[in-house]
Amino acid sequence: MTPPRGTGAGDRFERPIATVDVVVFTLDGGELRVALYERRSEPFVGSLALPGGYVHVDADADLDGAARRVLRDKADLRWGHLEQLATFSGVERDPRGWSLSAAYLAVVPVAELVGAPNLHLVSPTSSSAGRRLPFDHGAIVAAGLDRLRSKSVYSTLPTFLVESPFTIAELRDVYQLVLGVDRLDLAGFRKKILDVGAVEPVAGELRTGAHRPAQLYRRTIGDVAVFDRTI
Amino acid sequence: MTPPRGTGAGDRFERPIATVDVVVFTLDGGELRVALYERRSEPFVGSLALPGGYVHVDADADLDGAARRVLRDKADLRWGHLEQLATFSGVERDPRGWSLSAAYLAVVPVAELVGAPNLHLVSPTSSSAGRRLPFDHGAIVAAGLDRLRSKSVYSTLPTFLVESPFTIAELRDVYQLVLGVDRLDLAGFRKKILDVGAVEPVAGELRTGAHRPAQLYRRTIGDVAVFDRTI
DNA sequence: CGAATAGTGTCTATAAGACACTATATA
DNA sequence: TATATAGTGTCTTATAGACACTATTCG
Repeated sequence: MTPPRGTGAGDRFERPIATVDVVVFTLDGGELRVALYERRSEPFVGSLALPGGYVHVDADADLDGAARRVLRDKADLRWGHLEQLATFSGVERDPRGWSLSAAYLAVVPVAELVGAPNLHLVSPTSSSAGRRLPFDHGAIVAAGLDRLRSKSVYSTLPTFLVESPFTIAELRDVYQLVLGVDRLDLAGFRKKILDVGAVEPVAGELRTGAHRPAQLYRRTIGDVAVFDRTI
Repeated sequence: MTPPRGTGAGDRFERPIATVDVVVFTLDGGELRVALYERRSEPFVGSLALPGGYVHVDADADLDGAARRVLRDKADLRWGHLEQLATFSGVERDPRGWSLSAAYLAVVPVAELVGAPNLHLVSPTSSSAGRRLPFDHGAIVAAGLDRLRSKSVYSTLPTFLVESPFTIAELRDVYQLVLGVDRLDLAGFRKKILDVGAVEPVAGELRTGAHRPAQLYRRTIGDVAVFDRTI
């Protein structure tokens, strides 16, 4: 067995490296994007990777807090949907040794990511498939994309991708983009979204074009709402 | 910042305690039960708690491996459904210090748990609500129960609670127990279960009673199958 | 007024739930 | 033959998807 190490708390086992990594999704230029940043420290200096870092036992109350701190420090991000995704682990995934990473999923409007230097918005499919990401970040991005897509089928999670206010048709386009479907019927979509009560009209406001203006809406609740069936 | 500690791998941060805990569900005496064992070491010696333990960086390939090792050593369990649940963390949850626990959900027939001394099968509702479990194991059990119930609505996860072979009516009763519903229509249930193809008849075998005997079935696949809609 | 999109209402095809009906065992 | 459960088939009802129709703007 491993000799006593670490913190002197009394346990006899060598502790694994503990980090958090966040898959931040947003919508930019009409495409789904994941936020990567250029690493400043070893290993993989200079590579694009997920925003992440060590758990700070003296600064973080828990893993959620660590994820929020990482988003604040590395992406200047203070608002958005955040949920735990899964924990990735193993002796192989980090050259520094046995490590585990609590992966989080964040979904934010692109405006929340302005002012973050060093941050690159890339296609999640090219970054997990084509591009080689360090560690197992390719697998983490893939897991994040899976979660985003599967939850989008039965919840209002995609509303966090857009800035308020938005029109029902714009929101429909976001669902189509995320789910990869062609022509979601706007009438049925409107019923679903309004019935679930996650969205409310912004009083009196409209938007212009060469046709009838559309009512603008915003999220009513800070949380994700769930449909009875599917979208 | 924290001075250098731990493993000498070069990182500058004190590492949190890393453990795994497994919520093992089974069916015993017609009731849903969670497997707890009496702790042999500090803290909370003598208390009933979830089977769990430190991650062994020299023995475990990853967290899944750690969970399987814990199940083997503490519950003599070598077969069943196992999936990662969530990772619980914080400075408060363990008196030894800042810790994180990768929680797993296991679903097994009760026969797999025989021969495990020291193991107690208790009601998950009484154990998370009434009874006080050490650490945050009450919350972990509640999360496990949530996952089991929510997945049972749209998957064949409950088939792992029963020993093969079983009848469709027996399986229906298991779904009713887990979901807490009254009278699931047997005809509709049969269609759903057989259509999804997760279960196959055991050739020629029947079962007796004061009435028409029932066909026996077993799981065809080692994995959980998912329905189009709900059960 | 034509074109384009917003928004509402309705019709229909489908599927789930209820349940009728048949099958097969024991007592 | 009565009864109890297994298993199949059908009818009804709820609903999602398609789409018709109205509304409202600009050029």
